Amino acid sequence: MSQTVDRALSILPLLAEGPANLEQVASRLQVHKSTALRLLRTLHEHGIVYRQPDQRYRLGARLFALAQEAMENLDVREIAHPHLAELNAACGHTIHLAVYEEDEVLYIDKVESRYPVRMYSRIGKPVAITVAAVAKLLLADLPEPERRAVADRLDYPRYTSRSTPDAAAFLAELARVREQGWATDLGGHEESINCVGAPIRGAEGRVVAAMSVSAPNVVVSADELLSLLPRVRRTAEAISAEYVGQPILPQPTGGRHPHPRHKRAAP
Amino acid sequence: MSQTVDRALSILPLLAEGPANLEQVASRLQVHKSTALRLLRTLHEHGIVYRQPDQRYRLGARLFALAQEAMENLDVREIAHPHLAELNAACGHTIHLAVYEEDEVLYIDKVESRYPVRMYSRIGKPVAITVAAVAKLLLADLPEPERRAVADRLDYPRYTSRSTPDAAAFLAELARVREQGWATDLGGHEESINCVGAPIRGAEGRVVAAMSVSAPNVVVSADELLSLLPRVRRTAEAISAEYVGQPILPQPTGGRHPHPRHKRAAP
DNA sequence: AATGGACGTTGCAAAATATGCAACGACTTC
DNA sequence: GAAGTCGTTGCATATTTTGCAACGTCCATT
Repeated sequence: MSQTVDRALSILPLLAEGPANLEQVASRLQVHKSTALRLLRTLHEHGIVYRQPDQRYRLGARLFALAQEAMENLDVREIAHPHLAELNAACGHTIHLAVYEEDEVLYIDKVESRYPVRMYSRIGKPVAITVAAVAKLLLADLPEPERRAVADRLDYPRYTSRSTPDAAAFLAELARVREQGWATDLGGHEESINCVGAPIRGAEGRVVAAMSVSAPNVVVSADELLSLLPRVRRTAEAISAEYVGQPILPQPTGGRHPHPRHKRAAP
Repeated sequence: MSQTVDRALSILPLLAEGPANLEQVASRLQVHKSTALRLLRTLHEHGIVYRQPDQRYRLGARLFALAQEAMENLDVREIAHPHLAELNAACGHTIHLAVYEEDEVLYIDKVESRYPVRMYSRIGKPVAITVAAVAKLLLADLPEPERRAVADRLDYPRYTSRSTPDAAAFLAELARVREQGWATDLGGHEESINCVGAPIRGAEGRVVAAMSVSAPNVVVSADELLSLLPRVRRTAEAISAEYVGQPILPQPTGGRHPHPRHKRAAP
């Protein structure tokens, strides 16, 4: 919609790959050096981009700070955290909280396992959307046409022999998840890691987030992990209850809202 | 430098505070609604901004992903991590890794304490720059004029009675740190938390990152923590050695570099 | 020492682009 | 049913961005 901003923003993913100098940026943007320079300068002024001592550019500190701040302002996260911590205290395994947003599912909170063998993951990192328990829960709740459209758009990498192979299988799995109200990932991403997850529901019963417990085979068998299911579901329900129960907070910025709008930063 | 991009980027910190609707954005940007709309649309197309079901905007998934990816591309981090994990295995306390960038010091890695009482911090979050051990280490190595300039620009919040009170005291402390090659924070940020840190040096001996061990009083006394100093310094030196020792990797993008440029994403 | 080549930077004129306006449509509330 | 928000669109104006060409600088080579 806005060419200048569009070009400027196109620089970011490019720099995310690694530092680049002016000419590299210009050529990949297909603009004149001077144009790229001016865009980079603007990004620099905002701290989005940092100029290294060797003159090359890379993504800057403010980007982290922004992502950080935004994440901390998510309501679900705030409400859920103590519940997640409590569940972790009880079972000791890794707990994840995730939300869906335009073809991506990402972790917005994590409580680390107390066992030495841990699962690799990072807050802010997009999850393996075709296999993760939390992803299934979030996608299962999309309106039918969109669910189908998303499933078609996705790639289906074969992480392991038990990964979801294609869109058809995925949609079938989503139907099952939708039916039963919980989901698993049994070695679909990492051969030795299993997860059990449950949905967190908002105002009209829509799934606004999902949580899961993950543990490697070497710590507990899949069956043992599944025995945690009731507990996981209870936790998810407790979070849901608190989430919908919360009073509607007026925006601090002071604008009145004629429509009943919730602070609820859904995902 | 570029008005349009400048305006678009100004939206980000605004949305980081929490979701906002079109009019709020427009008024805070001091532009016409239609202008704000077009900027937001462009940001949306890039996934930087997300439009909630209630039509309000907030920061989007791609921003998190970008911050994530950028972080993982930092060389120091990659090299340092195993060393940090090892130190944590030995002493059990929280380990931080931080870099400096234009008036900010931020954590780029963290290994959690194995003790139940933990310190609050988050990767990506700017640290209390006037008191943190890692901040002192990083600032102490700046060239004299800039060090002075930065010290003057900073605020000196009195987190505790032992916080650095002003620029003069800070510069004196930096001189000491520079001299001795290590730094501490004894209750300067949180009354009950102490830290010991050491610098990680790059090619020409410049400090490119800093690491520290933190622990609350209730777990170990300040003296006990200080007894870890030799070990901390050895770890920092091991990281430095590996960091400078690494061969220079050619850029995958393929541009030839006439100047000897290192991949080294310093901070 | 001098030359050649890369790369970043600047002023300028041309033109493409973004801007504000006003009007419209959807929706709520009184 | 009227009044009021709020988001959206087409359009003409002019501000803003763009590409160009030339310059300066640094480094490597001869």
